[in-house]
Amino acid sequence: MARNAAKPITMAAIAREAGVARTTVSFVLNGRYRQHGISEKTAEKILAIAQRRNFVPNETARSLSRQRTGLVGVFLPGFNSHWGETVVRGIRARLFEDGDYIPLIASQHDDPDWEEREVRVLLERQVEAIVCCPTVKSSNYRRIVDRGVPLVFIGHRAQGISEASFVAWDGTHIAAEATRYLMSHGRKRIAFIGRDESKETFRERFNGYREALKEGGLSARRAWKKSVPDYSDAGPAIRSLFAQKAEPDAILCDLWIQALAAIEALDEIGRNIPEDVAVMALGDSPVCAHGRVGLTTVAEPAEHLGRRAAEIALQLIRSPSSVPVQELIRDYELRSRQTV
Amino acid sequence: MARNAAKPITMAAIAREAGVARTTVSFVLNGRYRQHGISEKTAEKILAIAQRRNFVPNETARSLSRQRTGLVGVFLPGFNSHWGETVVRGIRARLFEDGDYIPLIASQHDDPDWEEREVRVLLERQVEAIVCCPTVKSSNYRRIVDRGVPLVFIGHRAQGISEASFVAWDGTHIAAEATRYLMSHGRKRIAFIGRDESKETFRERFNGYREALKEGGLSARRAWKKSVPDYSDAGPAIRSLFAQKAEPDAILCDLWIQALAAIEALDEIGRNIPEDVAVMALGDSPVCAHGRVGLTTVAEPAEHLGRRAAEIALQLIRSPSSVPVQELIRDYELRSRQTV
DNA sequence: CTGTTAGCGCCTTCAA
DNA sequence: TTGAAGGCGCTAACAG
Repeated sequence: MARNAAKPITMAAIAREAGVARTTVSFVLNGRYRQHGISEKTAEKILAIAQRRNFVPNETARSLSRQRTGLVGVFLPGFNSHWGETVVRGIRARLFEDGDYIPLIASQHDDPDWEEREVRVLLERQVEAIVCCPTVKSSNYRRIVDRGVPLVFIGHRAQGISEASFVAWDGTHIAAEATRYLMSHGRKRIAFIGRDESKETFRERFNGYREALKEGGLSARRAWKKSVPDYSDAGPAIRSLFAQKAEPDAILCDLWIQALAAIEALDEIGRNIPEDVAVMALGDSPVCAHGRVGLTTVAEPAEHLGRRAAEIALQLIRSPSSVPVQELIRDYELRSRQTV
Repeated sequence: MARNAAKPITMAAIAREAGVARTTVSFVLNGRYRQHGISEKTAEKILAIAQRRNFVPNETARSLSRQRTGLVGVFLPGFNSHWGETVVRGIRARLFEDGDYIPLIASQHDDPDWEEREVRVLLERQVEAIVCCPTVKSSNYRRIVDRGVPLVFIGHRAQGISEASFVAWDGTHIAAEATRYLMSHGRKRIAFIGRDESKETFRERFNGYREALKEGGLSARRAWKKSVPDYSDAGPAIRSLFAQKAEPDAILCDLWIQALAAIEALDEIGRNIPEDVAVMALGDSPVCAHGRVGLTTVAEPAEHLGRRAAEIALQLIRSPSSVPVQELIRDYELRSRQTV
């Protein structure tokens, strides 16, 4: 059982015990004592005491004094996806390398009060920058920017905010690549399923798909473009696609989770994959690799995006006045499995 | 672009602007001004200024002054599982309700240096309690306890640390329940696959399985107990199980991810599920529900575990001297799908 | 080589 | 009803 916390030892106490000034202790414990000409002997004595008394520097006090907390706010939706975890891993790893910063992770949420509170908390805790998903409410976005806290969007570029930094996966490019892949496998009637037609991300990806089709001498039929807001239920969209006389011979999904739902729906209506119809998704997760599923995907380098976002955040912290950093990542990995 | 942060306004500045003392501002902004007999008028004036100047309290300063940070350290492996996310959601939700605390999330890691650093960071940031997985290295466990920081293990009870608080899913109970379920479906030759035979969690669950078998007049054959350290590859274990003359007619897996791998392996060696052999797992994830998989599971109330862990952490913060809280959660949800 | 002094922004006791 | 003063633990400019 936790024994009652004896009050943790402070630098002042160490100074007293060693018979030196607090400054000396501070310099020694921060390893900068040589530059201040403190004798090895004194240093050793201080280090010994610190060790013996199990000294742990109080980062709260240090933050207050230095006027910097070493905190980078991370604000992602729910954290419920493989994507989110992977991004966070990248951010954490990058900050870790830097040594001076750690992530303070908040979670976006449908409830506006929740989201507002999370932003308030990040601000009160004096995060030095924030990495967040463009799904953040614009009022919250403003609160961050107004405070002068550097902000980096991750995953997609933010809609209608041209002056913000971001690191995004190049939707147009990867949708085009996926479409080309399908065409190269002989598919000619390719449908596109995305989440929300009104979103910029949908449009970007749809455009990539359309351009690639055009390149290949095909064209995008309106009837083969579907948006599925409740992405776990692609059933209706699939059924309506296959109620048409000209059935698609391939389906390109915006999200792997939609593709999984599409596969279920296709199984139900008795279409064979990939013989009758190929299925492919933008984005990947371990599920897709399961032998029973074998979904062919274009995988997003999510960890890399996280790393870059962290890097940009650090850069903006160091020079807040610098121009926004906007990066479209075109890398992807085509994971060819059984559905194409 | 972030305009260069004008220095954020402080209480002192507000006091100056309002022509009152800092104390007054503090009382007003913390909503306790009535008890101190401060006039509504003064209060309004102060609130107006704060609003106009976009005042955000500096939680770092507040923490230092109050000698409490409102931080609860959360220390889970990798964060790479559905389980971890769900637990964190529970913790966050519970802390949110309480209002005064937020989680500071660190991540466990195979690399000992990494893990050690994470613990150091949590301690330096003065977290008031830590919720963590029992997989933490014992040296790090000691550092936490020695500092007097209350610790709550989550998921499993810690091995060989009888005096620590924990909230764990009752492995013996749920393994028994799962086994009973399999028996009630006519299965008589049930194999058990777990991750690491040397771990207490394996033993607990195995015991539950064995007891239930005994109850049902069956017995656990040594040859039907397998441990699969690399849990994403159950292939060898499955093949060796099905190389025996007496093939199992059911497989109970410690982890859903093992069960998924087992399904793949069974597909490969041409056994039909569930006709030849049933598959069932302890623990659930959305993947298991996919139509192509349909894995029957016993789902862990992971969010609830998170909530309880947070609750216990808060309680230990409030009365650090209290007896360790040890809770075995027996709840589960049987998700009957197609593999049984 | 070491110590003095003055903060960082907020809270809180005590006095007026 | 308000204000003065000291302190939380650490940093840093400046003397000596």
